Amino acid sequence: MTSRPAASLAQRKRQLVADELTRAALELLADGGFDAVTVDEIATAAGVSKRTFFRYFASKEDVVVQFLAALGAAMREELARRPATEAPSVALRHAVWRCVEDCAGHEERARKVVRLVLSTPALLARFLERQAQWRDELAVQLAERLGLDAGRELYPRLAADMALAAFHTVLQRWSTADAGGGVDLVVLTRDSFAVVAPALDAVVRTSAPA
Amino acid sequence: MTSRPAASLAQRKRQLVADELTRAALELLADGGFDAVTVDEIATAAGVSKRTFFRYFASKEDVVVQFLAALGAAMREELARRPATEAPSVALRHAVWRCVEDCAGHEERARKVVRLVLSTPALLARFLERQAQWRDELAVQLAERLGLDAGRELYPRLAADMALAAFHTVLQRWSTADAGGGVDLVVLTRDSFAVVAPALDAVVRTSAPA
DNA sequence: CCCTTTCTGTCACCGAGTGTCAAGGGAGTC
DNA sequence: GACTCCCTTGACACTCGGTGACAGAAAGGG
Repeated sequence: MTSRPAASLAQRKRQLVADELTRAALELLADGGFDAVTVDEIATAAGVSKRTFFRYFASKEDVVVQFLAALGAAMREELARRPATEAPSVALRHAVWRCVEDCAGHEERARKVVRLVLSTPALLARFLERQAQWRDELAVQLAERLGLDAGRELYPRLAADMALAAFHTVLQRWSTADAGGGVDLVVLTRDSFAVVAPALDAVVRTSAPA
Repeated sequence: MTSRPAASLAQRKRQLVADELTRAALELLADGGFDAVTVDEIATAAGVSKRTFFRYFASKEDVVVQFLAALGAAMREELARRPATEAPSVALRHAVWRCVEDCAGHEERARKVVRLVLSTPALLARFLERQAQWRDELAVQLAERLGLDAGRELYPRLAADMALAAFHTVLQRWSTADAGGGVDLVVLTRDSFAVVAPALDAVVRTSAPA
């Protein structure tokens, strides 16, 4: 990982700044709340100017949105990787699981970020917007794997929606639980999908009217 | 309607300003785009100061959001009014229909507003946020009418989601169609619900695992 | 070593949104 | 009618998010 001079020095430098900016932003925002922290403070904490911040992110919200976008990409990628023989509920569970695994190690910080997103109207709105996009992307992939037409069939979109609803529920319960450790992300995910799975695998039979 | 002095003069005055502000805002925003119109211009067009605008609306987005909130309230109200014996798909269709009827007479303006919301990221995000809230509210009412527990059962939430997905599809197709008149809102709504209805009335049987 | 490209900080600027204050106009009281 | 109370409003000043323009520093290529 460290011995790859493929990327130019400038590119690596740029990536470094971006990472530092993201790190500083998430830390400050998660601790202080979205409105209480100014872009100037974030930039200063990362060692750059306010103007430079806006050369990396389109807006203050964008720092968080880009972070979420990465999660979404991982989810879609994981779904594409699952074997086509797997039941939709299982494949979708693994896709969502992928997001959860990304939090491993960051548990405390990740929980703060989730809480931040869910409790900040502006960020929640952006999150839902992202989620709508994920649904469409997941629906397309589901349709492919089942040989359906994503544009006409109801099932792919519905199934993706249910999976995301389960995901959303997981995040809500996780973020509002005590920090202790009584609630485990993995268990939460498994339980939620256990509830959705029957509908997920059954509704396909009722969704394609002639 | 005009002969009711129940509301004080001050209250009627206030309502007048609010209406005029909403009217001016929707007209200007729909024509010029969200970013191209300043709050100052909206306020001036309504004959008040910028400061007063912010005494009626929390933000520039809020003008549109409050407008959408009114639609959502009408929808929930209509669902509550439908007889409990009606199939979910029929009751939900009437609820959504109520929103559509509110556009009657305003056709051109309403279409511009919808296009504005769907094409402006900030507004789309807020709209999705509202929609999520509608889903929860509709889910609660559906649960009541069916004697289910909205917290534990999947069906109410799923059904509300499907109805809103159909609604969303209607708005998308309507707003992107030519202004001429080839596409009718009523027909669009009927067709969309015809597609969702089977799943809507069938999925209830598969969503309540012991 | 020079020249081009890219990145950066500084400065000026606009628009959203807020706190403050003083002025205006109803509504009730004497 | 005069006085008071309360609500609304406009004006002003300010913070912060976000952008355009310019000049300097640093990487990369000849």
